[in-house]
Amino acid sequence: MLPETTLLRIQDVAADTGLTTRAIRYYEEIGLLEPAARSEGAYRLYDESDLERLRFIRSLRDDAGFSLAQIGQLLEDERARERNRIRLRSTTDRAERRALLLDALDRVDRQIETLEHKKARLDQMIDDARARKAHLDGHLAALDAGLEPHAEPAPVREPRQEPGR
Amino acid sequence: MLPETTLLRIQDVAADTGLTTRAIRYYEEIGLLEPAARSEGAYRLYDESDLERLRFIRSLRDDAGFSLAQIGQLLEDERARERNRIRLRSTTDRAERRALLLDALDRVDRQIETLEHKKARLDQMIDDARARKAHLDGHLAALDAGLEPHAEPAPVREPRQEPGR
DNA sequence: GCTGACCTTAACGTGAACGTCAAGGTTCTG
DNA sequence: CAGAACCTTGACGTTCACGTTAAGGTCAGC
Repeated sequence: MLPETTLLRIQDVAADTGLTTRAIRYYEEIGLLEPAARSEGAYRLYDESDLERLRFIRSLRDDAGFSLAQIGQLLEDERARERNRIRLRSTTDRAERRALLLDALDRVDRQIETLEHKKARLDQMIDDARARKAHLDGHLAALDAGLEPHAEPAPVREPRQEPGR
Repeated sequence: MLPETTLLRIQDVAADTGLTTRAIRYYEEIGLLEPAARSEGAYRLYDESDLERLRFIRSLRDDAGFSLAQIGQLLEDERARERNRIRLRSTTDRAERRALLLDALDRVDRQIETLEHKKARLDQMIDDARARKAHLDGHLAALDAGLEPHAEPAPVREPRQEPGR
């Protein structure tokens, strides 16, 4: 039984991933991925792992907001991991195994640091938004409870009527 | 005592915020902020709140990875909040107060949702990276403990000597 | 009041990330 | 073996987010 892993043409891949065919070709142009195969007439043919990779790229782009250059770096690190894994299997030299592992650890640490930094900023923004929401909720509850909180605390005398529109 | 809040010229603002003067002018062009004042000779003059706003914009751009259009939307929501707050102070009509608060809540909820979605994706990526790191750490520990984990599971016969560099 | 360092607007240039033809080759279906 | 529907490789166009002159006005110190 041959695997015969149902290869898809670019348009189907586009429909499946939510990318455009142009974007997919562009990602190939800049080295983010190669189609699993080409047909006799040079049609690009993609397998399931290609789809996963493209979905991953799209998520990094849309959800995480990385540039394609950054994505390329992340994927490059991933490829380096793969290469390391292969070399690891093929050597028994303790020193070399150690070096490969340390190199891989270094890459992962850098990735984590990048992501953590981004996350920290997001967390802070979410906290701010939640605080604003809580504040609003409080006012609304007070209003519904019948007590206007501080309807007009200090009679603001004429907000200076700025000429702005 | 007049406030006289030490206004800065654009170059100083640039140095302080880590942006370029061009970027700051561009942000004004697309409506992200207006300098607090202009000098007699039309020099842009910025106050402390302008600096905060610019630092916020930069953080959203660099750390969170938002486009300037998205940032504009977030800041627009913020301005809407301000306007709502002012209207809230100036009205005593229960129904209107309620409507304004509900509108503000809606905006905040949308902001939170956007940010949460981004964060969720980042969290997943961080988890993945941590898992890889743990895996590597395990291998390294095993190696240092003297036991080669699975040195050569299957005797890989000649890695095919790829012509790579 | 005159440099020199700073600022203004206006305009064109640039790299990233694609969109959009154009001119032709390929695959499938009847 | 047509014809439609898809694909290919160019190649040029577009939007975003600025960079970079160009041509002049402003401000601070001497």
